[in-house]
Amino acid sequence: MKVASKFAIAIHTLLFIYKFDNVMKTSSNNIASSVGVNPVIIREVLSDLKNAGIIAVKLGTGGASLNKSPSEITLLDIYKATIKEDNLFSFHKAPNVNCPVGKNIHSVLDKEFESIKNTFDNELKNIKLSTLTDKIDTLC
Amino acid sequence: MKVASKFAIAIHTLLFIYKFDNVMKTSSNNIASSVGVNPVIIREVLSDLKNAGIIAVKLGTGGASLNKSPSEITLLDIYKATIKEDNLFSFHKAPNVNCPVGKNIHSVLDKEFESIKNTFDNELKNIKLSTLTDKIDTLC
DNA sequence: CAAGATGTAACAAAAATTGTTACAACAAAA
DNA sequence: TTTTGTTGTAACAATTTTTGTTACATCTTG
Repeated sequence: MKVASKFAIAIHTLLFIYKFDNVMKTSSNNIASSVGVNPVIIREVLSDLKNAGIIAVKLGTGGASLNKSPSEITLLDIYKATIKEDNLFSFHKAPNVNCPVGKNIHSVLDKEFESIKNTFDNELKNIKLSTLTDKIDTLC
Repeated sequence: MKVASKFAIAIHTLLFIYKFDNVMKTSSNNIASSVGVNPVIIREVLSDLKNAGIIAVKLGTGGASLNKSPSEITLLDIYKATIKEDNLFSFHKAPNVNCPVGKNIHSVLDKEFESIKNTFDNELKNIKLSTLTDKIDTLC
């Protein structure tokens, strides 16, 4: 019942790029050593963020940079970019359709789960990356 | 990033009890055959719900019944009863503390994640089991 | 061409979730 | 009191998901 840590890693990655783009090469290796995971994980995250238009990654020479200002990037953008299987709620897969409850449980729950998911998404949309870069800036 | 299916199973279980308490024995076996999982899973869920004061379970003779009316049971009650590790967001566990970003990532993200979680909880709290029993009643 | 990156596939390892078996403890009915 | 059917749990097995690693083709610039 968790948001895969890829989401937190992606945020960490973006903050790293924000902070160090003009200081050192923002390569997957350097980011990986800040995040504490294998560089391949970072390359996947970078790839996701790139496909979502959030960053640009230089092939060959290496390095990543923000494509938009932090105030134009929301946590929902990052979430959608990195978490593709975003069905927050798991479901038992074999309810008994011969039982009235089993037959209808899915249709009854789907709507509620969807509405909760919408609220969740809205909350993410209302938090900008700039909120986080501001915090980082005050701390270092 | 998922809520374990135990949550959906618990809701299914409660709806089953609501619907069939006076019709058949609401034993773990009968519930299990409606949900489509092993009876032991149901017994665990029943145990969770019982500990939370949501239902009563008869030892020996068997069967479960609601302890409160559906309008007094919220989805948050059910969620808390069944999902104990409710840290919605995962975190990479070894950020590099020698990097300014790695050092501060946790404190920066924690607050945001907590606020999202609060919104999530509130949404769950606003949905009563009676909303679901009403729907089930119209469907069967 | 050499050096150092990214992009991915393929696979390995670890962790979390789910399923199963087994059995003690229990309550009611025969 | 014995039988029957049940809950409560522990222990373990199986499965699925997540995370980590290796390997290598491809790319860009010097």
